Parts: sequence; C-alpha cells; structure tokens
Amino acid sequence: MNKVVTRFAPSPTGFMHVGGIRTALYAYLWAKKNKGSFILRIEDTDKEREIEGSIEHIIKSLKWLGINWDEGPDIGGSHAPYIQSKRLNLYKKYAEILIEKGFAYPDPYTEEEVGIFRDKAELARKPFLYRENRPASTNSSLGGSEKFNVWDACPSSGGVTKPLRFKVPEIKSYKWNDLVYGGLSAGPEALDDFILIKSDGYPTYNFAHIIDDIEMGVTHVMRGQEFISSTPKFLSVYEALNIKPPLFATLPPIMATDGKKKLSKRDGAKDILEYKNEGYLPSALVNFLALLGWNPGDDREIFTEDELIKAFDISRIGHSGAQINMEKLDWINKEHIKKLPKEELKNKIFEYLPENLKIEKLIPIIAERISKFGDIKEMINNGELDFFYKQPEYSKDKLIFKNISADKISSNLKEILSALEKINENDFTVENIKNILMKIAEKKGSRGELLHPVRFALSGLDKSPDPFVIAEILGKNETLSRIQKAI
RNA sequence: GGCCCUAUCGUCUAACGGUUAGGACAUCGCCUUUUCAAGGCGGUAAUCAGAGUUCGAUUCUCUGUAGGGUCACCA
Repeated sequence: MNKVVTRFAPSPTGFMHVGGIRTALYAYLWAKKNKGSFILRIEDTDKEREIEGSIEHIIKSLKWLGINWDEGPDIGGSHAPYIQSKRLNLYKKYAEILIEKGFAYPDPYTEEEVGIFRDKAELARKPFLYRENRPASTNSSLGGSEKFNVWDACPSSGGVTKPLRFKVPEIKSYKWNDLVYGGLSAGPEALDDFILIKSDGYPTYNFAHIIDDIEMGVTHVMRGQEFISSTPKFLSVYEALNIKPPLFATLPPIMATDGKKKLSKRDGAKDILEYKNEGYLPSALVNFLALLGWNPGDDREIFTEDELIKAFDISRIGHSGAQINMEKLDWINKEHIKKLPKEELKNKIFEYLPENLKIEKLIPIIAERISKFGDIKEMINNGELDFFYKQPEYSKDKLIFKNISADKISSNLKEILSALEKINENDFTVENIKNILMKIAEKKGSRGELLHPVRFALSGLDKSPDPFVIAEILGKNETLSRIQKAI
C-alpha cells in the first residue's frame, strides 16, 4: 500500500474560518492515522484577491490548533516550493504537454466576447458552456491529434497573452466513487473548455491543483462539496494526461449558526484566531470541529488530539450540512478545561487576572464558573471578584435571611465571630472553618439563618462561592473584620 | 433554469430491513445546598410528505417538497 499523502491548500485571501480549518483537520487526521504525510500548500494564483499577510495568518492559525504539516512553505520538503506562484514553470510544462496532445488551445476571444456568450446562455436559461462556442479552428480535428502551438504564454516576463483553454477530450457523463458520498455522478454539462492558464500567466485552481497533487503524490483529496460539480472537469484533465486520479473524499458543508446557508465570511464566520482571543482551548476547538460532520460510532464526545487520530475514519463522515453550535463548543471547552493539568490551568487563568487577584486558591472557584477563559474578563467587569480584595458595600437588609429578625442575625454573627477568633491564624482553612460554622449552624432552625449572613458579610453578593472558601482566601483578619462590620 | 448533493428531537448525531428510534448540547423538573457554580437523578422532544418493494421500512426505489452547492481569466 502506498503511503497516504493528504494536503490542505488554502488561498491567501484573508483569515481562516472554521470551514477551512475543519477541512485541514480531517486531512491532517487522516494522514496521521495512516502514518502518512500532510502537506500545506498555498494556492496564490489569484493575485487580485490576495491579501497581504494571509499566509502568516493561516500558518499561525493552524499552528495554534496543533495541525502540523510535514511539508510546507515554511519548512520545505521534497516537493518544494509549496507556493503555487513559485511553480509557474511546472504548470507551463504540463500545459505544453496538453497542447502537444491536442487537449489545450489558446482562447481567441476577449473577455467581453465570452461575456456575450454567457449572457446568451443565461437568457436562454441554459447553463453557460464555453465549448458550445468553441472556435471552429479547434474543432477541425477529431480526438487529440491536433496540435495548437500558437500559444505564447510567457509568465516569467509578465507578458499578457491569450488564456489557454482545456479542450475536453470527450463530452460524456461521469460517475466516480467518493470515499464519503459513495457513487457520485454528473451530466455532460459539467464538462467544459475551462481556462488552464490565465492571460496573466498564472494557472487557474482547476489546473494548478491537479498538477500539484500529481507532482506531490497526493493520495487523498479532501475538500468541500462545492467541488462536486467541477469534479468531472478534473477527471477529464487526468484522462487527457493519462494519469490516475487520487481518491476523493468530499466533506459536507458547515452551515452558519442562525440560517441555513453555508458558512461564509459574510455570514459572520469569524477568524479562527478570535476563538483564541476569547479563551478557547485549541484542543477543544479541534474536538468540536472534528465532531462537526464526523462521529466515532460510539458515545464518546470528548477527545484529545491523539484520541481523534486513533478514532478518525473517513467512512464515518456524514453527508449533510451541520450548523455550528456555540453552546456545544462551550461545553466541550469546559470539559477540556477540567482535564487541564493544574499548572497549565493556573497559567491560563492568571493570564486573565490582574496582579491583586492572582491568588492560587481562587483557581478552582474561577475554573468551575467559566466555559472559556475570556469569561474571566466578564467576571471581573461584573465585579464578581471584587470582594476578594476590597471590603464589599451592601445594604443592611441584604444580610437578613428570610424573615429572621435583625437582632437574631446580629447575635448569630457575634457567636460566629467569637468562634472564629479561637481558630489559630495558621489553621484558618476551609475544613476548620466549615467544621466550626456547621456545628453552630446545625443548632439553628435552618443553616441558612446563620450561613447566609456570613456569606453575605464576606462577599456582599447575591451569588458567590460558599462562605468557608471565601473566609480562607480572605484570611482570619479580614474575615473577622468583615463580620464585625456586619454586626 | 440545467446539473449535482442533502433531509432522524431546537442543535450535533446513532441505529446488518425487525430497537419502547439510542447518546450529547440546550431546555425543563427534582436531589444536594446558605446563594451561585459544579455534581447526581429524571422529564419534554425527532424519522419532510406521498406512493411502491417487503411478512415488516428511519433504512431500499420513485415522485413531490424543502434546504444547500455549482454553472468565472475565484478558489
């Protein structure tokens, strides 16, 4: 069996969103599972739409998620370079082979003239097919024996020339096998004389990716289902070249959160690095995206990257579009936070905490109250943590538990005060505090009668951690002074 | 419009043609509890519609409907 080679081939036209990342992830997982290699290739053949800095941004995004490539623009490899604009001679070489075989010819029409053909087709409510307007000269020959050698592409000198078109060898229906969808097919209208090399000398995606996949030995091509309808075009190029195509694995689309549309930047798809800024763990996002369109066949939901590599299988990729669900992502992230090693959890949380709140004992309290680290900012903004470093202010009646009288509350607090005073400062721990307070609380009509005022005296908040934990963190002095104040 | 893909709880999904249609998130209720969080237990909730094949269709076939994709010198 040949070594599995997969690739992710984004174009540098901006940031990455979950759609692209999920495609990259599946290709990565499949390569790793099969001990094969995963290639990162940059498809920058559209200089108009290229956005400065995108390549770095893409690399940063993938690296953050731990989706690492074995060959790529930054690290090289045996098929370097991995940037299409640096491989133009290669595409030219293959273009000349096609010309030689009679499967490519220069397009004599201007863009405007082709536009007129297109308008005519639209008016007739027919799909636009260039080949129906194929220049007579190219039709003169049967099969692939004719040679069109008048193409004058000279990409290296930047000269503009006529675009080179593919001449479809045979107009027919195609049926092929897809690793995910099984049997796929398309009618002859999916076949056309598409452009191989543009007038600026750069190849089109339709051509360049095929050449690169061949040259780089790619065995499994994974991509979104928007490519199903152009697959016959690709197959016909492989046929013209007399090269066996790789295996195709088509991925179902990811839909936008709200509507039913395919996720796209204009529908609010966000930069993957925004998830980083919001404090999601890369392992959680990877876990979430893996499950969006794939499942392990059992009830497991939480995976590490290694577990994903083991469990991943193309045959368990689904066929229908999936909406992204932020609530589920939050839950998965929370589960990953729970599994974080202590030291790492501490570092992550402290990253979001001001100096005066970097208290070790605060970590579990915060950890179980957030689903992503960015939530800590919100806790701070809402003043949920203020009481740990400053005397809370509150109105007196908030100390009252249900309909217990103020005098009763006051005397309860006094009782607690004297009990806590007896604890040695070094023994002022959750366990000891809890023991003593609970002993007293049990004697009251309800524990809340005693515990609520204490908690409130310490936190000044309707919602807070329990009083024992707060007391320990505040320390004996501060705890006593706050209770004293409440009295 | 042509061609193509898809259709199970609100969402992500599971189910050799035979299951009380399973799980997870969300939601609701209860327990735990001084409040919150966390945790435990439980509930509500789905096979798009109509034909056909079959002893038996979520599952196979057809039609319809709905959603999506595609028809560029974009990828």
